[in-house]
Amino acid sequence: MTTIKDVAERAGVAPSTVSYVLSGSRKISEDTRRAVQAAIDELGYHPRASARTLRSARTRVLALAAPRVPGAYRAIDGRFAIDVTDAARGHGYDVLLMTDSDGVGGLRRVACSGLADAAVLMAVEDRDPRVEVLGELGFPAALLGRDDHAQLPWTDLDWDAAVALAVRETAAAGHRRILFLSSAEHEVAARRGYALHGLDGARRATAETGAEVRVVPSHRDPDVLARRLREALTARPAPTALVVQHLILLPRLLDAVATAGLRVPDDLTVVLVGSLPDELGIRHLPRIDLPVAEMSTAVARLAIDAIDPGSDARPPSGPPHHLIQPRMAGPAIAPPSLG
Amino acid sequence: MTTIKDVAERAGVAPSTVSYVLSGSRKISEDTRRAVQAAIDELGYHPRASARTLRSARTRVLALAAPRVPGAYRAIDGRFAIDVTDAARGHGYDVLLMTDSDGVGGLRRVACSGLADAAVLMAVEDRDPRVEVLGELGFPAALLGRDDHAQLPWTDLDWDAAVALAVRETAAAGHRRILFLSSAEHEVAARRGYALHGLDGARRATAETGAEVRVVPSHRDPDVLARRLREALTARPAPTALVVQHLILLPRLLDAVATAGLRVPDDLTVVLVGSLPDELGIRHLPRIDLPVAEMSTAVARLAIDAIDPGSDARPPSGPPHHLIQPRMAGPAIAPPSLG
DNA sequence: CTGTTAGCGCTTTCAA
DNA sequence: TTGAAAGCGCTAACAG
Repeated sequence: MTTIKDVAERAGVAPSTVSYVLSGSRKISEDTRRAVQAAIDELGYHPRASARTLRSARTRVLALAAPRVPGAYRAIDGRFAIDVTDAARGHGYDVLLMTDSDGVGGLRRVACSGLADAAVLMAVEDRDPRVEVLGELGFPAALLGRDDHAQLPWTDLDWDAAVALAVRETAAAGHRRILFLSSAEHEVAARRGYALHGLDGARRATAETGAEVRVVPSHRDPDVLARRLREALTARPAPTALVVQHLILLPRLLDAVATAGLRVPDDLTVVLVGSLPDELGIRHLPRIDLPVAEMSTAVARLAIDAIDPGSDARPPSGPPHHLIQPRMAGPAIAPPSLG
Repeated sequence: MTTIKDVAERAGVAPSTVSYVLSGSRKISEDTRRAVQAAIDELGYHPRASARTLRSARTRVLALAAPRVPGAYRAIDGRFAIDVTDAARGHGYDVLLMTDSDGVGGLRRVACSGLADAAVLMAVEDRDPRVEVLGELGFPAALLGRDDHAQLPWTDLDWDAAVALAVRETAAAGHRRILFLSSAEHEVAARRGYALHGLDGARRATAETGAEVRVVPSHRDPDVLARRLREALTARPAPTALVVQHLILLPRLLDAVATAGLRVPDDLTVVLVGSLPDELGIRHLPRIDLPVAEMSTAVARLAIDAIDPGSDARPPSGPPHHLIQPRMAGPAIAPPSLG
């Protein structure tokens, strides 16, 4: 294992000089820096992260707390894990992935043992115990998902605007009877931000467009969802468009549509809200993608900015946030069929 | 920040005694250990990971290298990230997530700077540069996905057995004309293990069952897939069952089936091979789930076991591996309709 | 059974 | 413009 001392010896300088060359925090003569750089290259020297961390009390690591619902899986969680990792690297940070299968223990352990400088929390709930713990430890954090209650920075898609946009565009394509499959009932009951704001957006767009928008709450049980959807689709007069926010059950949903004897988009136009970007299987549907990349960059940024409270006092307006405006993607929304 | 010294002072012992109480690597009198434990609890002491690592040259962290294909997203990658993290915790390890957006640089950095003790590689390719680098650095690693070429431990689903099982069970349900949608052409061309072994399994089962199994290679372009599928489904005599290994485009695939005027499972039985477990949207389809949990546990285990080459010499039989047998899940496979 | 002490690799003050 | 040296928190060899 080659250390800073080896490099110093080879370059004929003191260890501290090597350190200064590396950090750039002191003026070094051109000759010296070249000699040091040469020694570094020849020896293939890499600084030991643990030594730096011990000295500086900075890990340059973010802890990312992903949810882990037993028996269910949300593709979005894994996607964020990967994208946040990418985003953090862009800021010079690595990501330590944690699941909450451990309850709040994992986060506490990571914070207390100095494994990370800040945390990013996914899928934050109303009175999330993870938020409590981090607050009590004074550990910096940022949230992936809007939360106006917790005193923490957050980023999110503007779900209100997103659903409103989807409904508005659908109406603009000529649809007068629109079905909105909202978040599942348990999500609304848990007062999830996306669920509530999505419903608000549907209401707002309904008023604005004058279209008849029927809201059908989704359900975590695929069979219940299929039943509800079928009833709503076969009601007379039948809706000509389906705007979907609850996407976890998408294959089952498409199955229910097909079972109802409807072709997409000939008999029924389907518009997705909050889909995963770059999912090739849904490229054929008009949609509003969840801005995963932008959210990931933002949340990494917010978490890192929360690390050093020294720069200036907390501005009086509370923790910062980053609300992202929706954009339509995919093919144009098909007009209703003339039948 | 409370250190081992603070604890020692409060308990009236030497710092090393506290360390020994913590590690259990020395006999301690019951009185002393109680005093120390009390001091630890009262002060809320947690050992600093960086100090331990600096001392012991062990991080108790695994690096997990996830692929990052620009413009495409595979839900499976995020899922493994989360499950491997859980599995690693079960062995007392944390997981540092890396993407290969950086090429091979991230892995090299993590290995050289001592941020992790071993690596887990996902989606390994034929002559994967990450494997080369780790070999050259002598960094311990294990692979998520079969690879008989690289001299590294791996785990995988037995894809040959899985496809064979799916076809066999489909035939046993009475189907005589079966369509097998294999991996995409570029996956076969890249000699991906799952792609090749899946094809082998289809061939084997065809011979065994005597059913007419038509293999249609999938394609990364959803439009090409849809076209191929449509042609194959409308050929006469029409197949009555569809076994699918290429699942990334599933929504589009179901759309193509519906567009062909076919109902599932009345007109066409659909069987999935390698689906994500706990995906609620596909619960209604017979399938063979990818054993994500078992693979994750196994690969964490293999990586950790590769860390300490001291225990005994490499057994002559090459690196260990863990091949998992497939199991059917979901509803029974529907027999062909009498029409 | 317990204490003393050296040192892991690095950064940074203090001194030149 | 550079060097010497202390010390971050912990473990383990050595010494009682």
